[in-house]
Amino acid sequence: MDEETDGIRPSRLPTRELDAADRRLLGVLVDDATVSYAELGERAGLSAPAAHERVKRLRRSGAIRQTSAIIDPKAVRKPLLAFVHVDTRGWGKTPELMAISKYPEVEEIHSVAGDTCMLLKVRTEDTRALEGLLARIYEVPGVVTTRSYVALSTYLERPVQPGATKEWPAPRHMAQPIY
Amino acid sequence: MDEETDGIRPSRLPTRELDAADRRLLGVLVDDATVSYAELGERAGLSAPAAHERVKRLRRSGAIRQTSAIIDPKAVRKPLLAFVHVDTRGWGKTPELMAISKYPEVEEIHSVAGDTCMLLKVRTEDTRALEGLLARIYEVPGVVTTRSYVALSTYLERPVQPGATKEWPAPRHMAQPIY
DNA sequence: GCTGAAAGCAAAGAATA
DNA sequence: TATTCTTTGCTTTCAGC
Repeated sequence: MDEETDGIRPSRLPTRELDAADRRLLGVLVDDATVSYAELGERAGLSAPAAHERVKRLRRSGAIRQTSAIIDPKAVRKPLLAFVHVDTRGWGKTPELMAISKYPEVEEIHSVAGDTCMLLKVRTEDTRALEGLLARIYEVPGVVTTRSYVALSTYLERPVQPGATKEWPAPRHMAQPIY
Repeated sequence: MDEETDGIRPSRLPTRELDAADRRLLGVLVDDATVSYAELGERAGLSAPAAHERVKRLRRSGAIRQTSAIIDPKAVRKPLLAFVHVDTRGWGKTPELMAISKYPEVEEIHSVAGDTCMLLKVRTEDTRALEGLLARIYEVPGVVTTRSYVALSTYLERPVQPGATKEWPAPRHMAQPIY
């Protein structure tokens, strides 16, 4: 069903700007990617073939990275969510640290600006498993400290939204930046 | 294509434990939810109808929350990712704070344990838009401080993985917990 | 849970505006 | 460029085992 025929393309084409119809298509597909192209076109104000053609283009251009089933973490026994700040000696992004990507508990790895070097999002079965994961992280050369923020409740968690807030009326008390 | 016929069920059934075949199905669908049931069954070692039946069950039970298109943030002009720690006076989870859910820039809202109350994951077009969002957050009654961690690079970002690390061989220097 | 048949939908093309 | 129509092929779906 997918066109994974060529492994040649560098997977990111000269990304043209998305128009309003593309945004509407993305909005529907982010919400529910199981709709038929007929319904997709209907919801986005396009014919089925037009919708299909545009979605293929969105996939080829990389605007749609993938279509994925979103799993309930509790169903796969990972009820514990934590954000781990990792402080390192020297530059944080080492191959050794990246090796933790292989653990399915690790969902995100970012380097960040602020009072820490790296930021991880991890999901584990319980505090014991989190402790084990932290132990592994501490074994990585260069890792100095970690600070973990364990999620007590999650009130919102959703994929990247295509919509953008149109205008931010700057608070009146805020000075105007020159850039 | 979807069975959203009844709005009666509380959307979380007595979740039975997933077996190995369910895990395999989830593994395939997290990676690519566009596969046909024929191919899905093949990859998971099941016939197409069996795969279909199990996937329907996984959807009904809530183990599969939704099927979603994963969008490239850059394609929708949100290249700037930030994690915002919000400190509040009193209890953080107020309806006023939750109101920021309506901004598509806000992807996650968690209450956390640690030296902050709430943790947000937000994506904006640029630093100016982030500033505007922070200004909105500061306008929420009870918000005292925010600390933002702007992502410099993202090295890993993926959906909830069905797999679990089997055994964590506890480092030898670590004392055994009684629980 | 597997097999095999019927209905439905998707993918590709041609003609048109 | 988007639409409609058509056709081919595949997928889903439901029967029975």
